[in-house]
Amino acid sequence: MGIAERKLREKENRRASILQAAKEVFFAKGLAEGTLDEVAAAAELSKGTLYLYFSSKEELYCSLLVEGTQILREYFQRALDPSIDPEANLRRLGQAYFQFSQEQPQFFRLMFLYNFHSEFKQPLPKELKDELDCGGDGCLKMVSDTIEEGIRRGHFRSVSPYLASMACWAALNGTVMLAVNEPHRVGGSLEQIVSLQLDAFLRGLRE
Amino acid sequence: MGIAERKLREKENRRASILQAAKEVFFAKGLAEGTLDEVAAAAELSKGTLYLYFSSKEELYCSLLVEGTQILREYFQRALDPSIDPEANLRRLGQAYFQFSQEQPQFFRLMFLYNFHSEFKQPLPKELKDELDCGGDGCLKMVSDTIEEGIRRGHFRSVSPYLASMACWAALNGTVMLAVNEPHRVGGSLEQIVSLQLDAFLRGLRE
Amino acid sequence: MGIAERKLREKENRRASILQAAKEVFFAKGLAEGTLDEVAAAAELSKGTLYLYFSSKEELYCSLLVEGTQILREYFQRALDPSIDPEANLRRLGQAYFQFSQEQPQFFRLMFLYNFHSEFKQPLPKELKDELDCGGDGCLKMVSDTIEEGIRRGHFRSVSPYLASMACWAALNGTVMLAVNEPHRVGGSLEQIVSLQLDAFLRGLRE
Amino acid sequence: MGIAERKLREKENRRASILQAAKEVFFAKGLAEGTLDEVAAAAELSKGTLYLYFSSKEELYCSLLVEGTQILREYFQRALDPSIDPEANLRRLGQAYFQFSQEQPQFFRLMFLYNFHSEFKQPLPKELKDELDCGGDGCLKMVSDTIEEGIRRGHFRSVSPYLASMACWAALNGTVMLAVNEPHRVGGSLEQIVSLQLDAFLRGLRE
DNA sequence: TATGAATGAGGATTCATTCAT
DNA sequence: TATGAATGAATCCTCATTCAT
Repeated sequence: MGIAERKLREKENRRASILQAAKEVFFAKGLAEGTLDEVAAAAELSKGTLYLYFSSKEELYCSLLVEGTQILREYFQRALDPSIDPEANLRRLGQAYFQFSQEQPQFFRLMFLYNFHSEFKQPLPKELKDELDCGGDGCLKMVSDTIEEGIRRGHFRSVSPYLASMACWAALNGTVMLAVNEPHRVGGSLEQIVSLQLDAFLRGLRE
Repeated sequence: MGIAERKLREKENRRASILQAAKEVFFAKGLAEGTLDEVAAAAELSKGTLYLYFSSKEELYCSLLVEGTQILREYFQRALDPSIDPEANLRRLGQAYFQFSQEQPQFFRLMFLYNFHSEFKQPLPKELKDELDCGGDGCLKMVSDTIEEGIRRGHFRSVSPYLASMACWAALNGTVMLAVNEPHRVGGSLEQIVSLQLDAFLRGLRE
Repeated sequence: MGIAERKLREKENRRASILQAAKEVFFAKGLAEGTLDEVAAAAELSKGTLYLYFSSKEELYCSLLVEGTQILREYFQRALDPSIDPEANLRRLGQAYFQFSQEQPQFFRLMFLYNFHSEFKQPLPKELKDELDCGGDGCLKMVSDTIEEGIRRGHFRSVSPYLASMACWAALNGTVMLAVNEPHRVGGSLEQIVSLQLDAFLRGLRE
Repeated sequence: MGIAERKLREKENRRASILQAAKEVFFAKGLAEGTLDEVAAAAELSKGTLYLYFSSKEELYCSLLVEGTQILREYFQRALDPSIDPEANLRRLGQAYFQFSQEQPQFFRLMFLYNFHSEFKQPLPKELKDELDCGGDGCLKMVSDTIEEGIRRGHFRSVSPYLASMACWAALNGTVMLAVNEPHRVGGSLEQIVSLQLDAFLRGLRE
């Protein structure tokens, strides 16, 4: 029993270490430029071994995306506090997203590269695709739910919660993207910009 | 002299037609997936000929970026109207950017893919790099100049024009990017979102 | 003692079930396309276990050939009837061969693929090689013995029994091979062709 | 003009030399075991160059088959002599086939390996497939036409020309295959066997 | 004995780049 | 200047075989 458990654990670890290696490689070079040779070298495994855990380069890459999406969702879930008002929650969600982009900049990049490169050669295995979309939708839903609640409680104007959540998401997105891609332009002011962003947005929602 | 001129003109034309072909190919498939064979075929030239005009695949690709940046700058220049107030101009700049992203979606994509993929194998030739950055800076400067003027004239609060221009740029960026990448999420509402974005932003600047 | 016996029996069974699995795989896909993974899966054993019973893929493959040869020999032995005349026996042998090719088409294919693919990477273990050749020779010998007896008894012309057996064997071989490889060309007429073949051959031998 | 011609000739030559190299390699090792590295080495070309002339390994291989089929057809065409009677022509066809198998043993092997391995991964380009089948059919047709004419002229019994041609073809096929695959069994007697075969067959047809 | 994870040597294919003409 | 044939390094993926447990 102990043996079986240990084996299982080792297998999980191996898988995790491959993902870790892939993260390093694809973070640094993107999907197209990163090679499995490099991943294998980083994982200190033979190339063939990778195929015991992931059936193709693309599946490996996508597994990273899934992981990133899950992490982002956890940031969001930790951010929401049912005991405070929607406005504050919205601000916390914004901050959580900002925090994610700062603490996991590579995941952040990867996930947006994915958006730009959504045309994989072989369509993603359906369950992966679903998991990805659902992850993204899940995050977006937390935002729009919060806005909706704000409207219900009379905190916000009666806008379309969906459109508003998109606008909010997009603005933050653009900002952190800028920070991640062109740090020299943003320098240390990112937090101020985000804050300014959220302020403007909340003010716009209130009245 | 006439001959020399004609030759020069032909050379320019040839260069332009290669760029055009590259545009089609890289627009459709991205940098990594598009091949020089395809570019050559689209340009109805031999592959070798490409190298008479561009020293490498990457340089060809970057030349596209330069072109895109110039086009964007022209959109901005056409948008600015010295006879109207800064607030209106800012709104016009925002609309111009939106317009660019809609009318030139492929350039838009290309330019942002570039941002995500900043690690070219060989560092870009310095003059290309400069031209690119300067193009982007130029656009940004038009925004921050407008904001600065608004502050000078008392239309806007006294914020950092640079930070404010970044925030504005980033918000719009995020929005149009969303529209380009995930059209199914935005549907026909893009214009409303952009408008909402600009409203919120201007309101935030005013008071 | 009972234990040792059971172990031995189990070992034989295991070996047999591997052969059975290999048969399915190599029948369906050929030597080059069939993989040991597939064989192991079909045998519901781990890949490593295969190596406890067969030292290499090729040996496993050859063991199938041996089995096929034995089966063919049994067809031949059942066909010969000492109580009837050589001419009838020869016809029976021909029919037996035809029957084998029809009832065991995959073995038949396998055995002839082997003939075409005689250059194995590692030379076959000598005992396997011998067993194979001896099996084939055994069959051939039954044919030539029958012919010889026919000559002795005055039924046949005085030809070289060996050459005649080769000619007979070859003609039948070509026919059933045709039937196995290009069934669309032969359709339902195979039996007629074989019969025609045997008739012509026997007539040729008689006078 | 001379230049264009020379270039064309060189291109043909190059293609021919690749085919020649492929012939050597696949003759010796079969399709699955022969590698493009070996072909390239034999042709003294880089591997990439092969792809300028043949779009895949399989296409290269098939081109060999086409060539072989054409050669066989030429043997057959040379064999037929309209001025002599069908019986003699049939014998000449048989001899031509025998000759082909002796003078082009490797083509012969290749063409029959193809029969056994007809399941290519990607279906053959249709025109290749047609060319192959048509080549084979063409040969077979020469045989059945000759038999038919023999029947018309009263030389042969009234059998099905198609079935008879199949029987003839198959018998010869089996014999030469035996000779090619197991020369040690046939030794120098091949010609006698073939002759015996043809005799028996013609006698069977006559009455 | 049985396992199955790990290996690593290839193999087919692609493509940016070069160069003789 | 223009060509396009040739290159060869790089890449993904497969699979027979080994070996620690």
